Amino acid sequence: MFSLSEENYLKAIFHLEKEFPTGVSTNALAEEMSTKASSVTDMIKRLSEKKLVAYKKYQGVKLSKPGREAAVEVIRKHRLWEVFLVDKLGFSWDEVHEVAEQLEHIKSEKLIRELDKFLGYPKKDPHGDPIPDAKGNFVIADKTLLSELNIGESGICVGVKDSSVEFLQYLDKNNIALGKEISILEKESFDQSMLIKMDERELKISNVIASNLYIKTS
Amino acid sequence: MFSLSEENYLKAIFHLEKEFPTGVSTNALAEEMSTKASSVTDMIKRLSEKKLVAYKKYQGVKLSKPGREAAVEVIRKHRLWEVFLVDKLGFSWDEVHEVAEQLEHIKSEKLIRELDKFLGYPKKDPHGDPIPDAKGNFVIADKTLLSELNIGESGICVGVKDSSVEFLQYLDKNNIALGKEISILEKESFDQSMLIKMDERELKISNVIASNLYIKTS
DNA sequence: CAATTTTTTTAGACGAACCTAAAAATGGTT
DNA sequence: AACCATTTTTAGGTTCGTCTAAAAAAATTG
Repeated sequence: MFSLSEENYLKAIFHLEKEFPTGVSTNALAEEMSTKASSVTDMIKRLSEKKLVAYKKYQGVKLSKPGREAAVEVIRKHRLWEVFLVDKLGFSWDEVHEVAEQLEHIKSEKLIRELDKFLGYPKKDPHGDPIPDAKGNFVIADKTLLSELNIGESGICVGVKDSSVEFLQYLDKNNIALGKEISILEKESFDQSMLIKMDERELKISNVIASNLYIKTS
Repeated sequence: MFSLSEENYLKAIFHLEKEFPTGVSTNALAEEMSTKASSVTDMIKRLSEKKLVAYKKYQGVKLSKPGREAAVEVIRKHRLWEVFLVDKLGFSWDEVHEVAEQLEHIKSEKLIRELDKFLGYPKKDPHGDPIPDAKGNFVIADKTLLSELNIGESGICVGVKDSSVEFLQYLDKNNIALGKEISILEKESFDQSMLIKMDERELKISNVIASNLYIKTS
């Protein structure tokens, strides 16, 4: 059984491994965890003694197999609870993260198994992220950043990269939601901003927005 | 905001105040919390500094108004989660306590408000205990211990005093459940065991059982 | 390639919540 | 009123997860 803190570190390392596949640095982890590098070094040592990460001084960390499994389990719980909050309790997608951060640490195999069943074995959370199954398997859907598309191309909005409250509320305000079809009408070469078409409407969006929206092109 | 440990102490004091209305002793609290008296003294001092309890050395503790409110809120959450687990996830009444002990500490007003609504504003938890409403109000239903009834009397089973896994499973095994009508056929004066009638069936139960079952007599 | 900057680790401390062992207060009994 | 058993508190120590400040290693750069 892992402590709340250990679980949070494992999860953070898991997420950072995408960006730093060769090893997650102490500083990157400190940033992600909103803590100090020295605290990270301490925790890394504990995780390393428990064989949850591979660690050599000054070399950064990587998850071990059991470490990755633990991280995936926490992520599975987080995302299932997000679905619960949105589908069953009427939360909006910008309200779920904070609460799911707490719920993801509840320890009960039966709870999460039954919750999964109750929700109808969902494959995606409210932000479009995949939910690992009970065995920890999940598919990384093929998706592109909207910012990568060229004029004339189009696709379906399938996820967000940034899931901060601010970004999600911006999307709500502009009626951008998962499942919507978006096509590129114009692209400004100077600032990469684009004019898109959605719901028979034209919309101007900045590159910051476009590079945080995932699109599935058919 | 209170720590997990603080919440557990407040809850324990609340429950013990029923039995010890003049003040909860350090030892009683240590027993309830499965910890040592010295640890209790430590915590009591912290709670006292935060004005959550009234405490004078060697005199035991009593909850203050804010302390009682905090305790009731935790109990409200605990019992709502128990209803969720039984009604929505198919847990049995002997499986819910442990998980609810964790869930009761999740901090989110909206969560508990929406959960309450989702469950249909239940008034009782799976063990028949009353669920405080959002303002902390709840009624103490009039109920008697089965052991208090005399031959010829009868009533409806409305709650359990002991809600340990062992006791609850004993009840399940004997088809004793909330809502069932029970009448006393015989009572053995030597050991207070009784013969009861339930579902057109006769059943012999010991005094230990009878003094942990709440009955509502009409 | 030597110097400087950045990153990482170590050393020492702290608060929360627990422990053991010992001291102090309380309350009951003669 | 004095003694004794019990209860409660104090004193001092432990672990977890954090911190600051300083030292050490690694990376960058003139």
